[in-house]
Amino acid sequence: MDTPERSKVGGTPVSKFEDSPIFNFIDNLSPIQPVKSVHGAQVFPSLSYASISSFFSSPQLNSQKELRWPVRQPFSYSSKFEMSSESAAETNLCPEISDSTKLSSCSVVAQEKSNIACVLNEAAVDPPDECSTEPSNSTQVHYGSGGPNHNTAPSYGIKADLRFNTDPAPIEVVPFVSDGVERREVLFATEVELQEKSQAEGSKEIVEGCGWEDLLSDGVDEMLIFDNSTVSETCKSQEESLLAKTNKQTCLISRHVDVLNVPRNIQPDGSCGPCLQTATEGPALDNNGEAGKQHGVDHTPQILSGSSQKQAMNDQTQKIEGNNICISLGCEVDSQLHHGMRRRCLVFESFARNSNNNSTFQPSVSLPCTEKFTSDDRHFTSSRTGSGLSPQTLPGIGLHLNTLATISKNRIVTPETLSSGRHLLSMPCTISPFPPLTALKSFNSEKDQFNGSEVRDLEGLDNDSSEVPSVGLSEDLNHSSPKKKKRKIDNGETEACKRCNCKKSKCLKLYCECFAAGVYCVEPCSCQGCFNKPVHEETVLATRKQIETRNPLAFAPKVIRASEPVQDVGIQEETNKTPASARHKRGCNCKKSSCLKKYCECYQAGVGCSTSCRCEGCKNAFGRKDGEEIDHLVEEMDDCEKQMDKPDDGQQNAATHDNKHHCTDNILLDTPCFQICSPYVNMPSLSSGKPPQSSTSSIGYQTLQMLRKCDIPLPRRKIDKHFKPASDDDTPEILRNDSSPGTSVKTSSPNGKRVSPPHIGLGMSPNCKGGRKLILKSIPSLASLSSSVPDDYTVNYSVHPH
DNA sequence: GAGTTTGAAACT
DNA sequence: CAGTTTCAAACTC
Repeated sequence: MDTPERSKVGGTPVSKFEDSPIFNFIDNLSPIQPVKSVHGAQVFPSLSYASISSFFSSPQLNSQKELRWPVRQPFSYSSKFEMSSESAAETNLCPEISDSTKLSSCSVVAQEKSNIACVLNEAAVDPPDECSTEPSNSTQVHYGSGGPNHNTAPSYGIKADLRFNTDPAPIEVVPFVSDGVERREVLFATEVELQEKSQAEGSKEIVEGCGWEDLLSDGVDEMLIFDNSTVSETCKSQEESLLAKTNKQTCLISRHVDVLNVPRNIQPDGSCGPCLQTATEGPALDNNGEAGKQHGVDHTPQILSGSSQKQAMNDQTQKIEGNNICISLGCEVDSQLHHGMRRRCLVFESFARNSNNNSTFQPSVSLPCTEKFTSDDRHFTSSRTGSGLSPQTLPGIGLHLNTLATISKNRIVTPETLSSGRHLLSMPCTISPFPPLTALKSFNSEKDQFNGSEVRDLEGLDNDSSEVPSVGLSEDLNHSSPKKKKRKIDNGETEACKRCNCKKSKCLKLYCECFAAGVYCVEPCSCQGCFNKPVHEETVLATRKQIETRNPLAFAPKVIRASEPVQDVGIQEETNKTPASARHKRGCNCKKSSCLKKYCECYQAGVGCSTSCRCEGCKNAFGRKDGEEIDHLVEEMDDCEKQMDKPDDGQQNAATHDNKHHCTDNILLDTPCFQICSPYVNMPSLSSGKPPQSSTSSIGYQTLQMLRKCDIPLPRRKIDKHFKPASDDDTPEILRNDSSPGTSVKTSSPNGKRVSPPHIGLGMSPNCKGGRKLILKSIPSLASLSSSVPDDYTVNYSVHPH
């Protein structure tokens, strides 16, 4: 972290990373300032087409692009278009768009205020020529990937949210919905749908009632989900054409590439496991080529064939529901995160820069949410994915989820939508390892949240012009007192919606949960003298930096979970069988609570105490530090394995089948992978006195349900002790090298418990890869159970490094 | 809702 | 690194 600094932002030091194309690009973008306000809503900084195009067209960028998106497979991109009916009708845009979007995910959304937003899920944006000449009114570029040097890859990180206002025409003129004005939004699911709607149905009908609410609720069917991760090159051209065609309209085009694919643990994948398959991992992620495999595997199912997107969508939906458990899961999580955090996330741009002294860009551990944008466009989140996080590169840890904001624009379909039958596959599986992310809610809660929150988001801009759009959706609506909100969290509702009650810390210390979580304080917070707001960005960044200087891991996830996601899904190593596999990085220091109350961070996180803990009288239900695991689940799991190991012999098999499921349920639920946010997400009400049974997270349960639905066998996992799914590289250097007590998590604990390698992120088992591998191995034994295993599943998991 | 308890964070 | 103080969440009533 000691790198030559040149003041970049607010005097904050910047790292070499600045030299990277990305930052150059960003620099060029700056000063980005709010361009205009519509209906009182602030329009955020924008980039001109020219700048964007030049950026993406630049050799450097291209090189990066290659890195990031080397594999451009046409996969099932669903496109969601929302546009004002007028615009659509006038420009006859719909058909064109649909054409152009065949290969790319593109969503045109009528922005709250009146902009038509096109969300192109690809980093490279080549605006139409006309647009290029246009002054950049509003563009957000969200960068999430590593720098040029960012070898390892995953840079998927680039998430560009580009907003163009191709039409200088007064945006204000466009009647916008937000204020109760009639909404004219058209949601197009596919090109076919576009045409149908724009032409056949007539825009008006479609238009009305197509608000996000509609979209979310009714429109869900119409929505297509894309995998953001990669877009074929061809898509680019198509997208360009699309943009060119749409140039007449005021457009908000945001493309985002999911950055998050941090191969590492931290990633969303981790928890999502298979999330890799979805968009999260960019093909290029790994140099080792493993990514490519995964990619190919992952996306294969998603590939759409030409015109039948609808069909593809259906397929996807099915997959999601049934087969691609992981995918759906990841998406779910991601979406959840987005929901909750989308607006609050801070992008500590300076921090990121600073921290990245290394030419090699490491994905910040914390950047789970690479995609986020805060309302404040100036913030770029650079998610770096890399194999090793050196302490120096830690920078990103913990941080800030601004990209989530962008997501909202993208209208990620939440898990619920999955349940509804229409799911967004595209969601970057970015799960933040952090508590904030951890805030992931149970699906149920998510559902609620999503339904309401998405809408709220849209509205949020209106209300919150000055600050980050602020706030988690639910937060917007929830103006209840902090305590109540807290309670909600306890109930597993949203931790994403953190709120604090700071009085003296000004929300600039780790005492503040919001600050610690890397999010801005929002209205629901009851803090006093709060500086943790976008308006004090520099202060926040500076403070953050200072804190990190003191403790590089200060913003890192406190809980390290098993690094093997998939395994987590039910094939964990023996040591990872239980939540115990996760450990608090620094351990607790409880003396009076016996680690049985939320005072105990370990308990709060739903993890067992470890040797890192200095607690006294530890009775942590998740596992005592003395090694006396209390977790009955372990035993249960063992029993299950025993049963499963028994040779299948007719009746026994049948008899045990249910039992297996039962075991599976337990396993799944208990596994870190499904716990993903368990501790945070769906903490059983701790206050109730019950130990947080992360295992019961709704996510896990639903996932299980999906598995069952697919009849996907859950492989037993006898994993090679030495097996390291993602290879050592997956472990962030920061964790690996960290000699601090906090990183005491060990692969093997003194007490014989095997603890997965340090893995940042809650439950995000980083290595979906590893998980997959494991699963495959175990599959054979379970083959009998999975006779009906979907091809997709097989494909996805059939590839393993070994 | 006020007050107490608790342990992390911050400070010395 | 240990001890102390500060702080805000968790908890209790």
